[in-house]
Amino acid sequence: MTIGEAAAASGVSAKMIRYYEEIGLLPAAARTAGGYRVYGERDAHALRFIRRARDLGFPVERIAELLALWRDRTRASADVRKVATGHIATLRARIVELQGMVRTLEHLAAHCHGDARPDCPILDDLAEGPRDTVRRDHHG
Amino acid sequence: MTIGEAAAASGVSAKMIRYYEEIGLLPAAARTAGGYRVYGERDAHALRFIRRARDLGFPVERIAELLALWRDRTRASADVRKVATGHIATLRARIVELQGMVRTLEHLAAHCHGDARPDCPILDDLAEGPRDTVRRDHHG
DNA sequence: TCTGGGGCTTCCCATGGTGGGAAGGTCAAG
DNA sequence: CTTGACCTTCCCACCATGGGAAGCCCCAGA
Repeated sequence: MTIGEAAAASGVSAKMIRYYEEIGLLPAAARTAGGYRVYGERDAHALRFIRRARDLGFPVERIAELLALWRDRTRASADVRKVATGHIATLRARIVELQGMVRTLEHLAAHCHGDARPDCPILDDLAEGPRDTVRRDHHG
Repeated sequence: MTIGEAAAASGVSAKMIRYYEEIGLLPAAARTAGGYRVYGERDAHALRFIRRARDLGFPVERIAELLALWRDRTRASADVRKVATGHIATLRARIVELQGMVRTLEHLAAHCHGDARPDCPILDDLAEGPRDTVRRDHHG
């Protein structure tokens, strides 16, 4: 398989495959006499694994851990779950952050006339900072 | 005010102040004879504005729009609200994405023994792809 | 066997914000 | 005038991805 075929078979772009090899997420691929990278089914499988892990938002660093666990048949499922739950916590924290922003913005937008007049609590808030009730408590 | 004082007064690092100037978010600061940037209260005010907008997750591009509206006393509040609601939509979309990941991961983690045994549905899912009920539908 | 063109190679650049650090100049207090 | 804190610019890094250029490889078709 060429890198293009591996890309098509895995959903990971050729660019990214080379990048993953460069940063050591993947072992260096075998090469043809002419220098072309060659991939097998096993490689394509690993690439699909990576692709799915990325779709679930795992950073490359965690994916490396997951790949190592995957390849280690003596792994403990507890170790895998630890990686997963840690990632869940990270995602949840991010969600909470974003929800806080949304809450504040909704509050501000709700109090903005949204017409031709220039006065606007959104700008007032950005300019003068937190003054009233519902504020950036989520931030601390 | 030196850049360090402006940074302390606004919560924006000196590095970032220079960066914002470089990308045109801020006008070039006045300079002393020796080349030091000089800031006034007005500048500090704008920096605090930027800081708060960033805390609300606005990308620099949107902040530029907000700053322009802020400085334009003939603005329509509707324009401000449009920027805000657009950003809210972006944030919400991101939240939905993250929630989808969390949902999938929770489902997988719940079915993982989490003990010393090696078999693990989390790895199975990453390796073999979506098979059962609760899947990455959120993704499409 | 030659040729064409599509795919491959490496290398550099950009994104978006942020930080770190080096080399050198400035400023204000003493 | 010295000293040391602060400023200047410039480069590098992160994370993950894409774009593009210059040049080489490979195979199908003539």
